[in-house]
Amino acid sequence: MQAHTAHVRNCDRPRNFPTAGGRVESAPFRTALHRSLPVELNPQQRAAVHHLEGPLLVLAGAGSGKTGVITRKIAWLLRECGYRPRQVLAVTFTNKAAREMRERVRRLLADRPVRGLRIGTFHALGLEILRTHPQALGYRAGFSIFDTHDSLHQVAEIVRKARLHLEPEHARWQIGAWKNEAIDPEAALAGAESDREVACARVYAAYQDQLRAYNALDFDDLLLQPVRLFETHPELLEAWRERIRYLLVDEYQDTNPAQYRLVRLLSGPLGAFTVVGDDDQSIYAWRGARPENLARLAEDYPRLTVIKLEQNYRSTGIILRAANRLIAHNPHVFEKRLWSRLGQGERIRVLSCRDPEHEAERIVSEILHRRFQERARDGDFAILYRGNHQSRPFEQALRAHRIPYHVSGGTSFFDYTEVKDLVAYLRLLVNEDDDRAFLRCVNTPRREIGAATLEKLAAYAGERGIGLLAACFEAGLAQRLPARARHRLEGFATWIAAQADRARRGDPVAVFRDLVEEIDYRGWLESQAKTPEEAGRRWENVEELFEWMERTRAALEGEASLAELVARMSLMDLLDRKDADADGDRVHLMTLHAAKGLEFPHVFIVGMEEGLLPHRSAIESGDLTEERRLAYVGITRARRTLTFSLAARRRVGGQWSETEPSRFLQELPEEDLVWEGGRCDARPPEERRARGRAHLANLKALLEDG
DNA sequence: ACGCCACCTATTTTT
DNA sequence: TAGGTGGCGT
Repeated sequence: MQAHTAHVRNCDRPRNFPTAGGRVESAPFRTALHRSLPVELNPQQRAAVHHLEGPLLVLAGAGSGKTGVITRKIAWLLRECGYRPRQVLAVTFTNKAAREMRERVRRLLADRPVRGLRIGTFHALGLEILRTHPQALGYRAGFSIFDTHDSLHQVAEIVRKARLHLEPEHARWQIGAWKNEAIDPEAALAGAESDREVACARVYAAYQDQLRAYNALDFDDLLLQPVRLFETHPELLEAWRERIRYLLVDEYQDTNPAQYRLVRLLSGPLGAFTVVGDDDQSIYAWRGARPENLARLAEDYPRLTVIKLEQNYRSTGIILRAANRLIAHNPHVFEKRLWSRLGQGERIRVLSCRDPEHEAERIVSEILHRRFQERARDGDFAILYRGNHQSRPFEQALRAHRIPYHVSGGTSFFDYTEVKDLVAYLRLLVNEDDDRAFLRCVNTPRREIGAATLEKLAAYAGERGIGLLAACFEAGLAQRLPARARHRLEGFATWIAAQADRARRGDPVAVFRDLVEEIDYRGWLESQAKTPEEAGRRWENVEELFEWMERTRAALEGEASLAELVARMSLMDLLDRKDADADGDRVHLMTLHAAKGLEFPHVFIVGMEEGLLPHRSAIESGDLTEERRLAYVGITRARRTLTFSLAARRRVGGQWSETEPSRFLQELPEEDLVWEGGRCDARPPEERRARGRAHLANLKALLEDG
């Protein structure tokens, strides 16, 4: 035990880098924000930062300091190579990653301005491209962005009207898959191989027409349309290439074909880019990511340089050995082997438990124990699982022991009804053709405009080829509708138009606040909510929306038209509050997917059972590689200790069933694992027999003694 | 327009 | 088992 502790201390030392204030930081939660690379880069990192001749692929293993390489490279380009901030573009997948990257670059370049430096998500980039030339593809300024719900609703309506035998979800999924591959409706129809695909392709075409009519784009369009734009307007592409002299892409293994094409287009034939990725951490193939884009790069750019970062600055030797051994079971294009100087560390424990409740209980007592013995903070622990439903017993156990925790994921801010309601108003103010927004606003709060009225309005608008809002003003509507209904519609439309006008002239945020006041949205919330608390909670979200708008307007420095604000809003750059929760000193509960990019001193990977990890559907499909990578991602999150757990039985759809230990446990180095079964026999058979023999020997010895 | 009941289905999720 | 949804009835 003593020796172990000493080891652990040793391991820890190189990780405590002095921060600006000379303070020593320990146990940081998020790599990117709190830790910087050691002052000295290792030779591979340095080579990656300094390489400018032609395209570069950095294969960055987990914990190898890849974000540090990207941020330092940006700093290098600006400081030493004469690039202006506007000429450098860094692309990430999430807003969070973009924020962290910008923050780190800002710190590296504390002495010089970074204004104009482009760091953002693929979607934000697509939005910017489209907003600078909306007319080139037939959009008008102020176009709306449909979120997943709008989009599904739209598809469902098309399916319903066409009386197709098609699940809207499936159609929406298929359309998304086509868009990810940059396949347009005509190509989709041409390539359709089944009746179902033909039907989907038809829906796809109708859906695109519909979006066009609404002057709206969905999330996938933000990637697909820029590709189309550049492929059909070489002069615009040329202008963008002129502006962007260097391109950096993070998490390259997560790119889909549309993103790949966008990168190729923007970076030009010479390939002035650095992409960073790790094929072993590709866990999003199920939503269109193509890890093979890494290998493809070498074919498309014969001059490609590949640099591997294999030194890990995060985990102990035993943890890395486990990770390496596991992932070696996957086929590889690029061989990669992580190593570290952080010492061996503790062995990996495997807790086999009776059932999920027992599993939770044992892990929580483990946390209590470590917290006490090593004075670990709650925030040092992470419990990682395959599916969100697994969190429940852990939440219960943690609550029972009064341990603070935070569950990542769950409802997005933009899924709250109150947020959707008000965003609909904003969208309508900016884009009068957004019929979805119109339909949402028109009766929220109630304006006594009934379904029949709206039906007739829609029919009329359809005939005239105009939006619902515009149709409200038409004299021709008088013949179709009773005067009262028409007056209500016209009153609403006039009012909306007036608000839109005010927003264009004056302070958009103030106009919006007034609007919310005028419709007495707060009163509406109170009347809708079951309890006053609920109304209060919802109103808080509304205030948060206000605050976000204020902040963003301030950040945009006078350039903030309502249209600008609304466009950015749909890309949700607003995570501040959620992160405040996550940053607190709490045990982290999250899915393995959500854990990517994070690290924790103590990691528990729970539910290590066949059917869960690897997931049943993966077993059925016969391809376990992505599940293995998921386990790999989980393992490589751990800095000091790693613990697996499994339950001998689990409810699968209300029915208890016996489980088998995950095959992944068997793929780990046996000598580094400590099985702790207790009374539960869910260990691999060899071990069970060995234990049995030992037990027998013990008994014999006792008998002989007696 | 709302509420209740019955039925169905259980991965991962960002923008 | 539980939660979510869709349809039907009031």
